[in-house]
Parts: sequence; C-alpha cells; structure tokens
Amino acid sequence: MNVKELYEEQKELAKQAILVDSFDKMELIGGVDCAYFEDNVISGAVVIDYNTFELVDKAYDVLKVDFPYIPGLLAYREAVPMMAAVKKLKIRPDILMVDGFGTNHPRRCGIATYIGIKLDIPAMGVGKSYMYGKVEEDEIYQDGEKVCQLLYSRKSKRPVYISPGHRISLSTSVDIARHFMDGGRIPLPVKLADEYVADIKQKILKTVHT
DNA sequence: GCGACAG
DNA sequence: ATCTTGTCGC
Repeated sequence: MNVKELYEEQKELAKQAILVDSFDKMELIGGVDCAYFEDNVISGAVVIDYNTFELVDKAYDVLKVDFPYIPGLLAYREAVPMMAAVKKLKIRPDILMVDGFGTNHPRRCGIATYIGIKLDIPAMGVGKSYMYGKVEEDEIYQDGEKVCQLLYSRKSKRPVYISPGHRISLSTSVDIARHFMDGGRIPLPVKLADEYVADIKQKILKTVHT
C-alpha cells in the first residue's frame, strides 16, 4: 500500500470513530508505549487501577520494525506492536491511554483512534509535542471543532496534548489525564509504560550483546 | 513550488 | 524514537 492509499484508509477509519463516552466503567486504565533498538520495536502495555494508582498488570512484545516513521502515519509503524502488547495482558483495561494523538490529526486518525477502532476499545491520546490544528489558548481546533486540550503540569513549561481516540469524549479524556497528572508532565499510565519498555530494552541489551 | 505533521 | 555530558533549577 502506498501513502495515498493509507491516507484513504485513515479517513475511512476516522468515520468510524465514536467521540462520546461509550463504556460502562473506568476502573482500570491502560498505558502503551514503544522503544527501539537496532531494527526491533519493543512495545509495552501496563494497567493501572484508577482509584489506587496501583500497577495491576503489564505485558510486552518485541517485533521487527516493518514501516518507517512518516509524519501522520505513525500508526502504521507502532499500532501493531502496541496492540500485540495489549493482547498479551491478562487483565483488560477499560480505557487505553496511547502515547500519541487521537482525533487531533491531519485526517483525524492518530494512533489512538487507529488502535481504538482496530481493537474496539475506548482509547485516548497523550501527545508530547504539537501535531496539527489551530491553537487557541490551551486548546486546538480543526474545522471549528475542539479536538485537543493542552495540559500543563505544575513544573514543566511544555504541555501535554490530550485528544480522544475512540469511544470516549475529549472532556472525559482530559479528566482522566488530569487525574493521573501527579507532579510530572506525563500522565501515570503512559509514564509507566514508557519506563517499562525502557527497562525491557536495557535488560535485552544487557543479555544479548550485539 | 513551499511548508508542515506524533514517535 | 535514538545518539549523549554536563549542567541549571527546584
């Protein structure tokens, strides 16, 4: 498939995105992220208890990189690995927090939306840098529609970009992100997933000298 | 043609 | 994302 066809697929998936809360509970929140070494992708998923902030489950996978990084097409590089890690979890999270964007995307199909639809699971995006759209104050608009909220932690000067992916609204996504913003810049689920894959990476490099 | 667009 | 030392600040 060429870039043009992938663009079309994203537009089709975007049409299927449900941007209103569509779940009956949010007790377990998942976090997913990726790390790299040579031509491998390490994907990791964690599950955090919304009320106690405890880590209740985690799983990872290591796969060969099979797609380059192309702005706007990150999902085609990291979605399969991330979904593989999520499928290995023993405990299913009620909502998934993905490192990246959701509907705040050139074709309204960031990796959070992509994964949410593919796995039919509520998903939201947590981006670390500007992606797309008209910035007004601390929110971002596309076609006059609010698609992203900037969140600033007490410390950091740089915000985190929150956007809904699938089966969840922007406001609820922001509520959840705020709930897990204890101190640091990155919401807990994503932060733990990030530390998790970084840890797995170190263990692998330490074991397999190459 | 130019610019911009996560990780 | 990743390659990398020291260094400024709470």
